[in-house]
Amino acid sequence: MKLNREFYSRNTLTVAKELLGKVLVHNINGEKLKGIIVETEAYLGIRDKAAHAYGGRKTKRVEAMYGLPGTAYVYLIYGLYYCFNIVTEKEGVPEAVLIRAIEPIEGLDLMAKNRFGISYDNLTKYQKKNLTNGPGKLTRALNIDKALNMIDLCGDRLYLEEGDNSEFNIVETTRIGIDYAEEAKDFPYRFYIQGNSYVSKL
DNA sequence: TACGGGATCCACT
DNA sequence: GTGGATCCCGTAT
Repeated sequence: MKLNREFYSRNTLTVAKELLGKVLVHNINGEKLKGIIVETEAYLGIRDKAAHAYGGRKTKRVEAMYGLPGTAYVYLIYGLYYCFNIVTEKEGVPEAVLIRAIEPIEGLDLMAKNRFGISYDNLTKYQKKNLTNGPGKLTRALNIDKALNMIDLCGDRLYLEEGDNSEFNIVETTRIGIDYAEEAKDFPYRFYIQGNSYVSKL
């Protein structure tokens, strides 16, 4: 079952936690790439120095963050990689959840080709483990780029669906790669599924 | 297994 | 002109 607008239209930290265990789906002309979300980070807009919309910045890049809950915010990082975020809260409130890692479950061959140019069976053990265990890696594997920025996740191209509801423990810790963010770098806004081998960093 | 540096681009100042 | 919500590879243990 597809997650609806109500799901995204809530407190950002709540959504970040509840996204764990849900399934991210990219439908490419009928071929579906799917992965279970195992790691997320919340970015609390105006009050969060680590967020692109800190202090109410409203530039062209961050425009998606001000859109409807359930909008995709995709941006280029370090000139090479894309990061995929899900906009939360009410329209006009620039908060979002960064998807940091997924566990691949469908379309593995295409993911392997997108990442390494070879079929899944030919991947080394190391490459399998590193298929989608980081924000830049999962966007490359799922073929998510800036063409999908601003897309509505309540549509049929890129969306989230319910997982299998299996039990797991959530680990709460600090975010990664935001040393410049002063006091905000210590906020416990990163969440991951305890014991999952696709988490990017323990 | 752990660290250090290079790759490479565009939004922002 | 600057630098980043990252990844990969080489080097060293």
